[in-house]
Amino acid sequence: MAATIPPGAAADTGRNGRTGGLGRGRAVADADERATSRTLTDRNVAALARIAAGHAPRRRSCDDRSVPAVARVEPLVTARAVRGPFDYLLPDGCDVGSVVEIPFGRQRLRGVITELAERSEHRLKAPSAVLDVSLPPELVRLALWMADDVVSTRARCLELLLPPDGVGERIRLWAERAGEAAVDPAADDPDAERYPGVRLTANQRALLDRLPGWTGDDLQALRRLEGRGLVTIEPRGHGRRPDHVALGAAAGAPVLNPDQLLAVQRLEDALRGAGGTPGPGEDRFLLHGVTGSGKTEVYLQAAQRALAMGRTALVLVPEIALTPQTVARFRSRLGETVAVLHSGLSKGERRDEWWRLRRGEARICVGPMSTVFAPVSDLGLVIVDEEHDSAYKQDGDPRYDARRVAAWRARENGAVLVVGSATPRPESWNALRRIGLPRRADGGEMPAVRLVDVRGIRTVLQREVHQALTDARKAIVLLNRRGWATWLECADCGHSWECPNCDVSLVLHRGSGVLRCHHCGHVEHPPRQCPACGSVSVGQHGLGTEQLADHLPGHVFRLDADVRDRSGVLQRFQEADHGILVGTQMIAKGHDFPDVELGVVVDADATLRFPDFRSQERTFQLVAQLAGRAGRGGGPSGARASVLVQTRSPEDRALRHAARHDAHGFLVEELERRRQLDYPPFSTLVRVMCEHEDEDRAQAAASVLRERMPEGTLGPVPVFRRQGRFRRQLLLKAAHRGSAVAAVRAAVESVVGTPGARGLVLAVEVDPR
DNA sequence: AGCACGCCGACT
DNA sequence: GTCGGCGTGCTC
Ligand SMILES: [Zn+2]
Ligand SMILES: [Zn+2]
Repeated sequence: MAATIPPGAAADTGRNGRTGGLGRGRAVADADERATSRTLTDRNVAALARIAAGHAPRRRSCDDRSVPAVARVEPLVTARAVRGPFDYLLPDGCDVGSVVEIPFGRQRLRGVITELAERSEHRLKAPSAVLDVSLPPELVRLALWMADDVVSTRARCLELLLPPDGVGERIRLWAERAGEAAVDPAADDPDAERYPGVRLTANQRALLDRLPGWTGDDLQALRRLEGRGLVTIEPRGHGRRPDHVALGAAAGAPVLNPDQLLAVQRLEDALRGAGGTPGPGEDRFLLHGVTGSGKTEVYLQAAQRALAMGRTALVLVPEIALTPQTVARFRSRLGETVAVLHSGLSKGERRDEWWRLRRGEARICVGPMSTVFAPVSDLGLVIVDEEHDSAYKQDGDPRYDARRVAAWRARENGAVLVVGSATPRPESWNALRRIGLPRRADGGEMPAVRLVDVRGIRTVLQREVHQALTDARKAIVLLNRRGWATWLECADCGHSWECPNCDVSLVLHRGSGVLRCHHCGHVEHPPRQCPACGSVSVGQHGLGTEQLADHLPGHVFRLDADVRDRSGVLQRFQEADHGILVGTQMIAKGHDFPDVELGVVVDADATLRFPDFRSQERTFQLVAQLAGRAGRGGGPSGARASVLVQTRSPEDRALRHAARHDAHGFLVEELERRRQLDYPPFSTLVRVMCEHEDEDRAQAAASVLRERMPEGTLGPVPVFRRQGRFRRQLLLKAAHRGSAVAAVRAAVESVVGTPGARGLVLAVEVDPR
């Protein structure tokens, strides 16, 4: 029986997800599978004997060729110490991508079959069950590639691709009319007698009229009708669907402007050609469009065309917060075929959306990060919106970059890749074919950006900036520091307040009345006097958003990570007739405010002076994004909106380009600078952080590691202590990504396994932020 | 990860 | 003497 199942038959198709997800598989030794499992077991015994004799276990396929009988399984555990894969007997009908339950030591674990083999040098056990869920082979390849690419483990990457464990299908009772009530002859004619010849009360008649449907409070009444044979009731899977904000009636396609038309045309041509053999980079595009230029409409129409060609699409947005609005737009045009995946969904919702995609019931997935792992087949289009956003980098263990994964999936499936931004990354500008949307869809003007020199200015806001804020009806003010004061210092002896776990100063939060560490969450009471000298004059330094909000004139709205009801603040500001929105980075993301007439960057130097080769890029993005958010139409007078940038480096290249809205000029120069300095994208940086509670051991481990890393590795460089662990950093700048990553992986693994590595935390980051 | 095995300090 | 600390190694 097993011999007739061709390899790939089971794992390659989305099997019925209906009998439940993980954990509810068919147990190999279970009741109605008994016959199958018995033959399996008998054959296993024989197979074991042959393996012991040095032969490969053989199975006969219909065309009499030998087929693999060994499954190489990656047990799903997080530990780095488990170095798979492990060999098991291949159960009937399984293939690469099948998910099995395996005996592993004395535990039972889930595992994914990542490879088949004909023989094994081990004594093999059989998996104890085959689960209903399986991964398409493409996603197995993705996990294996990703594990190497980001120096993580295969198991951790595989786990990312699977639906959540421990939730099954939701089962509810479904009722239908039956017997004499099966057909309602009066369905078309409201005056005719209903259910003729059947004795019914008015209540029962109403009950029958609402069927078919799910049972509820009326189950008892329905059961009585079931008893008379007028109704059937049976358990059925009742999929959970995430809530979606409605966006009115299904909307038609708006008229595109010429730029948009051209963009859609180019993507359509690429879609037509995709799947063939386009040249390198032929089907990878950068949609470079200013804020409000109508990028989303281009995405939508491209997705529509991909669907029409029988292919599927992924649409990535940077954050969960931006998902609902995008989903709503796609849904209002494309309907039920739009699924959504993100970590904010309940386990059940995620499971059900995963299966809708796996079975092909949904053919588009919209959302952040995890959407890039959607189990669709026939992928035709991958869209990454706001591609410059660093939220696309995961900062947990598989430190993957969703943009890189998106590019991999597009390449692997012959799909078209489209990344969009008003402020693209130099890497994308350099590598992708550019499509421009240079005009705002509403024809509005870009705001005037002015650099304000604050050298020698002792106040927080320069006089004109303060005046502009007083005059403006609505304004947004950006400052990238949370809290009231970022550090405290005794005026008499210079004592400062630092975190006991980290080598950083504690931040005063006045609203919550605490000193807080922004790196580990440590909290303590603010001092009344200096513990070193007893002085009561404690100076507050470093202005944060909380204090800034207090200084500003008029009605102030504050938005940062410390604010509890963030969407409420946004909404109130949006609806307000006048006021100032103050906050960190997050105020410049996503939502735009058409009636804001002034944007202010309080301290552009904070970003600019950050010691990192990307600081210029980030500064340009910060200013340009704020300019994009601020007013389309300007004030009530229709005056042009403006952006004021406070800086002590008004000659800075990034700032000057941003002030002229000249992304092109900035990117050309920035790329040239990076080429000369050998920075990405012309090289790859690999950073290894060694952390240990004991400083000497952190240092020693880093030194040993450095010896095993490729030539030219810099370090160990001490980095400030965090969460009680001393840190040492190694940095490698390499010309060739693949070999550098492989070498670092080997070095790290050689150190992780050795004695003396106890308590050592190693984090590898390729192309760190 | 989870679990057993094993080798040293200190407690019934 | 043995109880238990965790350092080490193994799981197909
Ligand atoms: Zn003091
Ligand atoms: Zn801390």
